Amino acid sequence: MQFNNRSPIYLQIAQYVQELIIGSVWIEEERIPSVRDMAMQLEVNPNTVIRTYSMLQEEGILENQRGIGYFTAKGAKSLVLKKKRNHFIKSELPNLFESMRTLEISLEEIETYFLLFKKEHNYHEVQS
Amino acid sequence: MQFNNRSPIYLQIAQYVQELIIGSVWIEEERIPSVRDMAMQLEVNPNTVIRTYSMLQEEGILENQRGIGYFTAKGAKSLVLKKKRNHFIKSELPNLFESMRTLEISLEEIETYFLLFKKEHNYHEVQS
Amino acid sequence: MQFNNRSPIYLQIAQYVQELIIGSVWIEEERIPSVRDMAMQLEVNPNTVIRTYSMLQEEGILENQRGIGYFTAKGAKSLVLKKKRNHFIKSELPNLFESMRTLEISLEEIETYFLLFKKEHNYHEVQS
Amino acid sequence: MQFNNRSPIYLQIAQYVQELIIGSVWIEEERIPSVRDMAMQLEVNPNTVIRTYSMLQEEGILENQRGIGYFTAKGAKSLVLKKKRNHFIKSELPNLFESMRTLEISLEEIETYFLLFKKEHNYHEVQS
DNA sequence: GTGGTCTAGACCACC
DNA sequence: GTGGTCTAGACCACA
Repeated sequence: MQFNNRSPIYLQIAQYVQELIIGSVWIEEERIPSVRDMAMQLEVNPNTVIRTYSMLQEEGILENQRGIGYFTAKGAKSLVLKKKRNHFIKSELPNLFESMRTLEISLEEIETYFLLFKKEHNYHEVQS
Repeated sequence: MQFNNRSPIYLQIAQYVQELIIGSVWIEEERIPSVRDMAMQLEVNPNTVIRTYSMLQEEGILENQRGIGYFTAKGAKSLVLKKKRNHFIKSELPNLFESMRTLEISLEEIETYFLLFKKEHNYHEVQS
Repeated sequence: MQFNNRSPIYLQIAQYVQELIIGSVWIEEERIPSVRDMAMQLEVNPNTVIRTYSMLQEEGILENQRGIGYFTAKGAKSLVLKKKRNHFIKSELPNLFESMRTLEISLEEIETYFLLFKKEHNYHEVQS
Repeated sequence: MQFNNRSPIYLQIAQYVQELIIGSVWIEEERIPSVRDMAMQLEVNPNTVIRTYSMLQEEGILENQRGIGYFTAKGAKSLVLKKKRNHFIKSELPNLFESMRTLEISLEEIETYFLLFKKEHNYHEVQS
């Protein structure tokens, strides 16, 4: 995994972990890699992983069984989705709209870019 | 002006300055408040303002006349807009689309929120 | 290291750092002394060193790994050489020629001084 | 006259004044424009011109007759030339050679640029 | 341990 | 008056 310098590494790892949970790569209530393993795999200081894990634990996404290791919490996936959704609605969208206003960009333009993005990323909307 | 703890003060001031330029509160090629005045007004250390001003000078948004003071550069407004636009396209939009993908949110939903936002903020798109 | 009063200390340090890179005293992609160490060694305030380092980082000569320290960037040496070369051609040479014109000094005279300089400084041109 | 931001304005004016003297635009022992006139003409603060004049007076290039104005000193032209020549030999040339050494540039290359410069600036060496 | 930000205050060159 | 540099020292986030 590659890290950038724009945000703390422990947050980038948290992001990554949440993607694993959303993508069901990490199954709920199952044990996840130990701090050491994770640190080795990510080529990162163990303290950094500890920080990520304990932050996610505070948020109720991970759980810690002393002496055994970390586990994904029950309902972790939906919790992550809910938090992300909330953040999206409450923070990302307003910022977006604010930018659109100052830059005088219409939703139609956004759509153009969106189609482009979908093509480039081979992303087909799920029919719900 | 109020500062938050999410980013350095000098960057928040830079943001504020650019808004003043975009909003034509600071006219192009006109003198802007001296470092000391600005520092006093913002209740901040002069060094902090210097940092903001000289950063914006490097970006070509401000200019400096020795012993006289800082001025907004020629073409500052369009430069700021261009930079913001670029950041929007290159960074904000991809993030948005990424979130939409993981959260399975469609553009139609975005539109709903957008209409809501426009109503709440009394924002009517300019007809071009 | 001794500093003169003709230019800011942080620029003189930048000059010094670039010489270390050109001279391969600091190897590419290797860690360089921490801000505090450098400050101690140069008998200078850490803030001054920070200023130098972060300036060189913006120029792409140094890089920063969060919480670990500064490193010379990949390709730093050639970058520094390129910048110096550019400055030489664009700025130093025209100034030289301008002086030669007003002082009516010919290139032949320059050569005489050059031979003298090489003798005094034990400097033999590399045969390429 | 245009000023750049790389050196103090009063020095740039001094440079300009010395060129006028070398070029015999200002004749020796004749009165030169008053501080006010010069400041007006250059669109500059009178204090700045004062600084230039008094600096050149200290160097013996200008002279001041109280209540009348400034004059070019007797022998001003040759004095300026001597100082320039001295600075050239003692400072500019060594710097040039030092740069040539680190950048591994030969005198032959310099000559190429010199020919180019002469062509561009319509400059033909005086046969002495 | 690392760097980054901010403050208070001094001092300087310049206009 | 203007900005610019530097110091000393505090405090913080991060690895």
